[in-house]
Amino acid sequence: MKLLKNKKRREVLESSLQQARKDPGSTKAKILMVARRIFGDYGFHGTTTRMIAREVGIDVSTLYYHWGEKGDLYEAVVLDINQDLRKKLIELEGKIRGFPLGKRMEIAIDVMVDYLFSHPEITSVILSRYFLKTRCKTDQNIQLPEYISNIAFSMELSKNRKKVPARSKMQVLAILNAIYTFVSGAEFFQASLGIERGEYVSLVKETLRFVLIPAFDKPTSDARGKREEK
Amino acid sequence: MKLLKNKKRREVLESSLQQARKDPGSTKAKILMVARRIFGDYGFHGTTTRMIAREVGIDVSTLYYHWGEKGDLYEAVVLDINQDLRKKLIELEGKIRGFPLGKRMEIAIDVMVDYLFSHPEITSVILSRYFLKTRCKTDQNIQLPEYISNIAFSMELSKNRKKVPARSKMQVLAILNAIYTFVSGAEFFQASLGIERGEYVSLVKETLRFVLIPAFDKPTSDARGKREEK
DNA sequence: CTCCTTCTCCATCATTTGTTGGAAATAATA
DNA sequence: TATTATTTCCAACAAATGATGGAGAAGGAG
Repeated sequence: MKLLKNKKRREVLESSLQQARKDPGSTKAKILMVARRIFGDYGFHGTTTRMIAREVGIDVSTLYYHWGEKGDLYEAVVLDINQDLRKKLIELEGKIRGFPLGKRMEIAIDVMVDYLFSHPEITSVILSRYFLKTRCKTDQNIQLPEYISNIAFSMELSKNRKKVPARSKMQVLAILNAIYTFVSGAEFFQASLGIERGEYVSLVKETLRFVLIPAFDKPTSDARGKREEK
Repeated sequence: MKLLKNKKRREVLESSLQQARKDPGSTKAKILMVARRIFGDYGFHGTTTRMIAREVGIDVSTLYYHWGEKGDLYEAVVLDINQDLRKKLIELEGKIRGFPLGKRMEIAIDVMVDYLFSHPEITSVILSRYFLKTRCKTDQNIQLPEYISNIAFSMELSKNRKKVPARSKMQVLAILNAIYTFVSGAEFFQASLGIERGEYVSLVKETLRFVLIPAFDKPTSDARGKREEK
């Protein structure tokens, strides 16, 4: 019964989301957009429905009319963000096809860092979902999005697209999280390093290339071989 | 005037902290311990003073008696955590002295991952401070702890211990954040990978070694040389 | 114009949350 | 022991917060 209700709720939510994505000018869509940003900035508990409503320029009850409980809106935000990310990654996969792994990573870092910096709420929401508990029963499905596996496959870390070993997923996570933290922490790091935004962004790219590429760009290197068959 | 007040507040806070650290059995210290955990789990806004008090087994007003406002307690937690981390890193520096860089990193990963897994609130608090805003005027000094520079120096990423270039700090941050996310995200990642805790911990270490060491373990490699003088 | 659906706002409620005053208990000091 | 300082709890408050019911607007269909 409870499961049924949950399923129903999910369906309603998905159709709401679809609706919002179809008409980006609608109030529903505007709420979603603002909610993404504010949930990203302040986290679930740091965000109040009134903050979102005020920013959109509507009454809170209108917000509730469109999205139901706060937890539902948050869930919609998470779903929405994952869809965006998925789309972007598919687009990226097309761009890097054919290049050797090192070059592919270079392009991927460049494209993804630019994209995420222009939508910083994506990384913040993902990160805070990874490791902040929520007092309410939002009870989200703790599950890694499927694109993790796709990346692993497209990086040749797995033979089988459907059955990707945990080790490979972890490697992908290491890469993604490195990017995420630099994007979400931009304000903090930038301020404490005392540098401008442009400089920070290019420094992020440089650092990511420096740290991440060597591990994957040496298919014949002893380091990789050793660890792979361990 | 406001600055003076802030300074005063900081002094009071530091002495409170010292007091708590001296007598770990005191109520003050117990509050701090519990506060670390709960702030780590739920973030600043997700944590209520009542949650902390209940867990300690005292009334909220006792909590306020010892630590003042919620924001002050949070600040104490951050300070406390940074002190712990600093101590641990100094200890670590002794252990790795003399080894070549690759080996040093291997040891450092092993030691730090074990330590942080046994105090997961450390990484959570640090991360959520990096990229979550807070609605109140906690107004914390946005500043990277000094041990970032120390690590950079001890990894030979900088000639001068006092003047570490931003590039080197970023590299250290990449390393630390990779570790932090795996520790703080343990519950999430473990569950979605469907593995046991022990397995997860060793997989974290393996992944970190695989991803992080190659970049630093090749002082003569073209990759490093190229990027260094860019 | 009238009916009906969709949407928006105002007013309001019950809880939760941060915070405090003051009474009691406990410990320290004389 | 008497007195004073420290610590703890109870009760309470104001503000903030999640959430709702119902009265109207807006707009299209007949």
